[in-house]
Amino acid sequence: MKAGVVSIIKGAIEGAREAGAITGGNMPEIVLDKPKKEEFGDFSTNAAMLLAPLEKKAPREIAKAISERISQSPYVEKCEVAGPGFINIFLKKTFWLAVLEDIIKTGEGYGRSGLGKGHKVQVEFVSANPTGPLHVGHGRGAAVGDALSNILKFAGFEVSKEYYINDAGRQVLTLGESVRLRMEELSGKAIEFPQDFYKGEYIKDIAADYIEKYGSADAPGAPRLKDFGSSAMLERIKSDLREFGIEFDSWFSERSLDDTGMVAATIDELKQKGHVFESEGALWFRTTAFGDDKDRVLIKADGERTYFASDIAYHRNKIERGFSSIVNIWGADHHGYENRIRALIKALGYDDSVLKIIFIQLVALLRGGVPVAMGKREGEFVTLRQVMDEVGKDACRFFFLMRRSDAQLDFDLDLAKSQAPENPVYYVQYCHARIKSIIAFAAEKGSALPTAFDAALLSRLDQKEEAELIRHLGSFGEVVERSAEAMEPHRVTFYLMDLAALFHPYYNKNRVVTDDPELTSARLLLCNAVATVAANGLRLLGVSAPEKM
RNA sequence: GCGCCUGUAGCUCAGUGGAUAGAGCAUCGGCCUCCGAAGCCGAGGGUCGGAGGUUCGAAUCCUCUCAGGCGCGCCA
Repeated sequence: MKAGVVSIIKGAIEGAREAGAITGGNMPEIVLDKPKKEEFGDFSTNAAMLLAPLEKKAPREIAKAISERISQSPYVEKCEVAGPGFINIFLKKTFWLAVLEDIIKTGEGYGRSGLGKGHKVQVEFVSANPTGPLHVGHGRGAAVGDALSNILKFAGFEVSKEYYINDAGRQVLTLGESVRLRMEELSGKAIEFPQDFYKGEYIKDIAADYIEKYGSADAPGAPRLKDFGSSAMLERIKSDLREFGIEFDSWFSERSLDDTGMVAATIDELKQKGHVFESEGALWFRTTAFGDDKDRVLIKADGERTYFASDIAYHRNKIERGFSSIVNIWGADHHGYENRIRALIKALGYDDSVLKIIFIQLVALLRGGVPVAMGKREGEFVTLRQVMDEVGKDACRFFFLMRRSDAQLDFDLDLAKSQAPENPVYYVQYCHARIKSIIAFAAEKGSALPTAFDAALLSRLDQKEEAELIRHLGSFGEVVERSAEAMEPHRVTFYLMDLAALFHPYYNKNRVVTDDPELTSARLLLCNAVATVAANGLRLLGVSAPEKM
């Protein structure tokens, strides 16, 4: 659609040049806007204003020459010059009906694009340590990562979703020790919990489980506590994610990096390339040579590798798997690590633009307008499961996607639960359910939803609101593309709220099912197209599109 | 001190360098004998944190500055 208009404009500029109205050989990049006001047309371009300084002519003069030629296109109703030199293009209605034709024909594939050209993208997200349950912050990352993956796929990328499991190192050992202590407690011993141990109730569950299965940690054949504990936690995480509607393509174990020698191999490669040095008994990676603000330790003086060492091995492995783009979704408190990972990529001789890091800002839960206490020190995180149980999966995911990732999010639990129009998730879902209900009502009255596109029938749609709706439906594909390019899933959320905000007033003002069978059919088709696009958008977000609610 | 993110209506936020800066919530006033009122209509509300600069044009780009959040371990 947009491409067609761009070529019309390019043709008009060429025509103006041949006629001598434009003398230079420059072709500006054609930028098409969807104007905010309908009096500015269906599309608007600033091409003449970009040409003006090159041509040394008044922008309006150039715009006039171009606009006259655009008007001659058979698809164009009229074309006007406005303001400082905008060219406003009004398309013929038949051009817009092609949008409905496209929706009817492609259905749940409407909005799909080939932008990604099948390029392989890896999205790594959540990756919470298997030492405790997922909290709401992880939930936001999960919602963003999953929606982004859906959007990238829809835009033509080949996406692989991965979860990196931190199953090596001290944290897992501490988890094992925490379980051991709880087991002792269960056997009647008085215990004292060290400060850095995991104290949550879930540790008791794991301890009780262990005792039930093996009796004690010394029993023959009993697994190590850290292994038992971390795999129990991981199972719990997996089931939370499944309930949240998220399936990963792969689960990558940190421990496997040690077992297969990848950490050692990565350090060797850095050594060979001369980026490693020894100092004070430790082995360092000279990340400052690649833009980091200080050098980083790979192997500590006590001989143990750092977390960073496994992290660089992991990123080396990701790159060597041949993704054209790797995306990390991290909590905003990790932004300090970005430069050292980029340093690694550069040190290995790759272009670090393959890496995109999306930082997820904090979530503040509100109840009754005041923040829910989330004492970090006590480890009293509100879990994802608690929120999901309280407000439901759909509201939960939708709310996580209502803001840009790098903006803090106030999550109003009361609002998310409320069945009132001010709740945005219901506002959008209601739009879908309402349409399905109208279609059912029409069928009862003997007006079935037409199954095929019919231009003559659809030309009965002559209301201003109908044109606006169709125009918005027609921009869905671009929203998906821009959302994929910018890696900003919230754009789809806003698109859907706008769509619903166009539909509801239309519905209130115009009757769909009337005595006029043609008009009824035409409006049913339009309504169904709205429902189709709403469902497609909601599906990208991982939110259901209910038929009834 | 250095680095990253954020400052837009009372609140929460949208806004690929374009036209008179937009939503939602909250406030106030209306709309169901009629397709789903989980909806609609109307009203008020702004020095886009501030100051310079680039540009025909800046909320958007650059510099400085103020305010808030986060990060700056041989922790994970």
